[in-house]
Amino acid sequence: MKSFTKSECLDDLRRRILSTDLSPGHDLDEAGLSEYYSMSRTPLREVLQRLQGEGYVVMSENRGAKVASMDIDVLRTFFQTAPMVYANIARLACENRTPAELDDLKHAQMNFTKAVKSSDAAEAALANHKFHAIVGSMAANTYLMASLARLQIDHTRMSQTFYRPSAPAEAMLVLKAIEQHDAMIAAIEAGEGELVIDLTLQHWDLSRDRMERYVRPDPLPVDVISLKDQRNAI
Amino acid sequence: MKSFTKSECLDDLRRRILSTDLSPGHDLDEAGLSEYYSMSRTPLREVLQRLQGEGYVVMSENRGAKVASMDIDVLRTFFQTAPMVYANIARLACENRTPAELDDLKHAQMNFTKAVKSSDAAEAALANHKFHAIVGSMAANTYLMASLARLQIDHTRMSQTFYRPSAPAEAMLVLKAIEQHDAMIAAIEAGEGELVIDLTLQHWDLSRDRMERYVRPDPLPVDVISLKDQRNAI
DNA sequence: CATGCTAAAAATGTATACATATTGTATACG
DNA sequence: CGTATACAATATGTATACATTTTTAGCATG
Repeated sequence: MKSFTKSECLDDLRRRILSTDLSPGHDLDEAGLSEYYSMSRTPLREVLQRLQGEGYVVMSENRGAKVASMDIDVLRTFFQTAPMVYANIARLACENRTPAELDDLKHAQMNFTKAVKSSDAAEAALANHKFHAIVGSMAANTYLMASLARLQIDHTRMSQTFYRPSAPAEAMLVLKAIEQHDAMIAAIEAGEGELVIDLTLQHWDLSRDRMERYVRPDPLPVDVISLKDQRNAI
Repeated sequence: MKSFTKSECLDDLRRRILSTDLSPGHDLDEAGLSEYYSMSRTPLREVLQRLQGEGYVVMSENRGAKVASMDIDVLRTFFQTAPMVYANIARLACENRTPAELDDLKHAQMNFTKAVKSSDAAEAALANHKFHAIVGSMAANTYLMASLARLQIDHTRMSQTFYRPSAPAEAMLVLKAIEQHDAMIAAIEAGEGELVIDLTLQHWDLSRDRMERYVRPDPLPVDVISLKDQRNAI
């Protein structure tokens, strides 16, 4: 079995939480995880503490750690807050981006495109996460970054279905997201603040529509007769 | 020597950092702290990890923990970001405050007033911190709360001098801050969003003026002769 | 005298053993 | 049959010993 360093363990847990491989609310067993990552409980507990600080997990006294849940009331504030933070981050990124960061961003966009084309949904969601995290670091604002990081955790988890399109029309939306990324890169490189805000809000609208359908999916067909049949069949 | 529980240790370290008893950049020695709090290094390290997550300390591999520093470029973004976050938090607090939270807030204001009247500077700064943290929790927005918490760390540390007024005119400003708190409580209770935003921004202006003087104090008297004398004297 | 190397000291990182708290289960009792 | 209680099983919390890394101090060398 592969052996993990502490920071690899940290990364892997983040990935597994973001990809909902470890679903919201999932109980994190110290002994189990320390065996899985082949390290003792001491460093593993420190990793969990750190993930708590970052908002990935919640811990309670004598009751261990759980993957941060996504309650309905938190999601309400998510939709309320995200566009404001994203727009402000985008504007600041425009002002403060460095050439090295721009290269990183282009590279992240390549990875994102690649993941989408190869229909690797989890990888696409994570690549998209990375893309926007880079925009965040371009903003060079620790305070807003703290909000952004937490928004992104929930955003990435909710967007899982986004990259698993069930109809051609939905696949088109993902391609549109790629185009929007390209436009954002160009605007950030050109330092056009107003434009990047517009693009960011358009990008948000696209994502939001898709997420709202995830949170509030089409109701199941109400077909009482067949339900009765099912019940009898069991 | 007093024995500390883990959460007491956490609180105490927060207090000491906020009051700059542990100054920005100060090196945090595990062995020393574990002896001070009479607990072993294992739980103490977890406390430090957690404080890192909250932005109170920064840790680096094999090099231990330091109290988070306040560089000039971070302060720039502080002044840039604080009014926006504070104003938004205030508006949300207006919408979402519960009666219990309002009681908490009034109680915090009492403690604040008491600390100011008794000229306990560190306690006044901490009481003010608590006051605004309660407004933050009223907003019921985890995402913005993450920003607010980090802003408050630096705000409280910079405001230390605020409550140690050197002239009567400065003491007046602190009394004005108390009045502003009272007005904010009333506005939050009445649910007057626009008003509370105004009051918050006025409160911010007062605080900002004072902080800018702390960051950029009056220059020392330029007196080359006496400096030379000093040098010879050493 | 400055520079670089080496070894000792000190600090951080990890594993393990033990202590304490929680949870589950069986049994006795109303 | 439901409920309460006691005890076992399991999980988390803490202390200590050991490993590894970093820092410091001393010494040799150019």
